[in-house]
Amino acid sequence: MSEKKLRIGELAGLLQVSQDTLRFYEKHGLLTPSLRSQAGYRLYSQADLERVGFILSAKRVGFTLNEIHDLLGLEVTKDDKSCEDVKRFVDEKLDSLNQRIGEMQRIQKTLKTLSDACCGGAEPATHCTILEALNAQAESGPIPRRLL
Amino acid sequence: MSEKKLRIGELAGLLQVSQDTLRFYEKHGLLTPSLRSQAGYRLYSQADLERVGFILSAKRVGFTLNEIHDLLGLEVTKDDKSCEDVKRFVDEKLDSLNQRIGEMQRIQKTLKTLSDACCGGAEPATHCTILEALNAQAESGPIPRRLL
DNA sequence: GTTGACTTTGGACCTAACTCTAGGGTTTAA
DNA sequence: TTAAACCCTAGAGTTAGGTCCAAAGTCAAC
Repeated sequence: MSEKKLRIGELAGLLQVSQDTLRFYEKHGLLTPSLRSQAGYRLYSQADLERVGFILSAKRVGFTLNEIHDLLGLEVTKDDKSCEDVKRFVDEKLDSLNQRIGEMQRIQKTLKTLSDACCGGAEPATHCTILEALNAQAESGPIPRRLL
Repeated sequence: MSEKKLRIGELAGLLQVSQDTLRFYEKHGLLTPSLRSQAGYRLYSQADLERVGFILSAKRVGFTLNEIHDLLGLEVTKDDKSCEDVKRFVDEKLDSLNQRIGEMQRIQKTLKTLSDACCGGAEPATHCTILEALNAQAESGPIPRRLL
């Protein structure tokens, strides 16, 4: 028995996106359903589903569709040169990802400071805005202090 | 002696954004320079600079300008009700931030797998695309496996 | 054998976040 | 005192990433 195929509505329902979005991704080369029915209906495989899952995660963490397109297109061949290229590209993405994770953690800390400071007890605390919370934190940040 | 004020070009240069972007943020209520010169030139203070820094970080990690506007507007007053509201709002943002950090780490791991697998040695390894790298990883992911 | 829920295409439309242009005033260094 | 480099406003244009619509074909159930 062959794998269960999903029609566009089912896939869209599972992943909480619109059918238009899936067709939009297809038009832009991010995802082509592995099969069409005789009537021309798109039929998506499990692999297709995982691919869309990846697209959606990557998008949520800030990759553009163009970048995702490139990521999905990565494939190492026996050719060492392509291997080099892939590694360079991926490592570059890794760097920017690391940087962004750092920034997120900093903002997370700020929000935590705000949340804790403001509603911990009965009386309002001292640091009460985002910027005060930011200032209340350690000196290292995205803005080089020496420039200030 | 009073604090050194920056003109729009200086601020833009420091933070690597365009002057248009700064004016755009102003028009949308994210940032008003603390002063204007007699000729009408915008003059930005250190606090303004920090504010823009926050806006840019928040943007990089995926907040929209609207969300950032709300974050910047947060202020706890003596009123307990507002305090509640702030906490709820902030905690909500914290949740989504945590989730996104998780997703980023997952993608980071995937890219690392890809980078390691592909160019570690002289010969091409087995896992050579993003999706294969993803599949080579642990079972927990953004797509609930039970639905597949 | 027809009703209703699904699908197709192509193309128009939308929002967020800029980016650019035109036409003009200001500052400063030569 | 004038040329270069800066700044102003208002408004049009652009890009990414969808979203909506119309007209029409398909499929399952009654």
